[in-house]
Amino acid sequence: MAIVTDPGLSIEEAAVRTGVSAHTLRYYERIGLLAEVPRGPGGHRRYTDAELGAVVFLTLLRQTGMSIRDMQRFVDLTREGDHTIPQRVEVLSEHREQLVAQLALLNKHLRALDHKIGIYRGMLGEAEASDPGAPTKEKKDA
Amino acid sequence: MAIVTDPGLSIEEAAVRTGVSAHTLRYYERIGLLAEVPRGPGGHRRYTDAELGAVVFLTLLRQTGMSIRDMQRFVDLTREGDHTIPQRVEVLSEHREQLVAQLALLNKHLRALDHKIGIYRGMLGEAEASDPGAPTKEKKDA
DNA sequence: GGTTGACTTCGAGTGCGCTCGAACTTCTAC
DNA sequence: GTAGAAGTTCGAGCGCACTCGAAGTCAACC
Repeated sequence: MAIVTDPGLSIEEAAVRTGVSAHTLRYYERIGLLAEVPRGPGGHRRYTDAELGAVVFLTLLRQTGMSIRDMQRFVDLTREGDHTIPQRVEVLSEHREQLVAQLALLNKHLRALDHKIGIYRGMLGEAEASDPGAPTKEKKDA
Repeated sequence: MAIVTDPGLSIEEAAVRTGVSAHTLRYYERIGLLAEVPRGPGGHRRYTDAELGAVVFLTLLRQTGMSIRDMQRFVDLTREGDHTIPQRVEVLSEHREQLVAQLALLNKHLRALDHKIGIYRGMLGEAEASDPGAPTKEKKDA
């Protein structure tokens, strides 16, 4: 590997890159979700690939419904060292199962939603037939 | 259709049936998500199929990420009469698109999560080879 | 008809996950 | 060197979606 003096990104650059606001990046660090981010000479944070990767993974956990509290527990495990890997696998596997269940539920809801929309569309079609004043073409936007 | 004097369900029975707490059922009614639920002679709510169906649909909307505020707007449309059906189709279709996007994101996250778990499992396998004390069989439960 | 438990209203409280603001410091560009 | 943008800490505030509690009323069963 090449030796590079990775200068890292400023907090705002990191925010843009990860899609997480600067406020939230500081908040995550404050509550221990993110280990201490390296600082430049003046005390400003510098986000390297390591931090950015961590943020991306945290974002995955959040977006898949893990609570901040549970994320903290998971991060604590990682800090305890390699001997907690079995527990981490356990936690992630359990979370994976919840995610699969969530996907199943959402897919079911999607089908129900399609059904409902279909019913409404059917009502529109009938209304059209019995109502000469009704619009024939699809509504474009709100 | 047979004439039945549908006595309906008590609020607690409705709660069990729909998976929504009695507190929340009253809350939904209070904020106008649920039209006035019919009452028995003593003023207690009686939930009929109409109300239960409405609750189920509201639950679908909530679980697929619609805000209470947006649900209120949708419900207001239904109260305005059949001429709002095009708008309702529009709202539901837009919500459907968000749901599809959400599903795509969650599926992506599921794959990433599987990848991460795989990496951890790989680390476990290696540790096992160099650590005679490590368990050989899969961990079953927490 | 009495007791026990479920129901009523209404306002207040809770937990979560940010999000903001003030007061100050540092960096960047000219 | 200086102006203005971007960074810092810290506590407080916010919006959401419930959730609870008090004080009273009603229903169901013995």
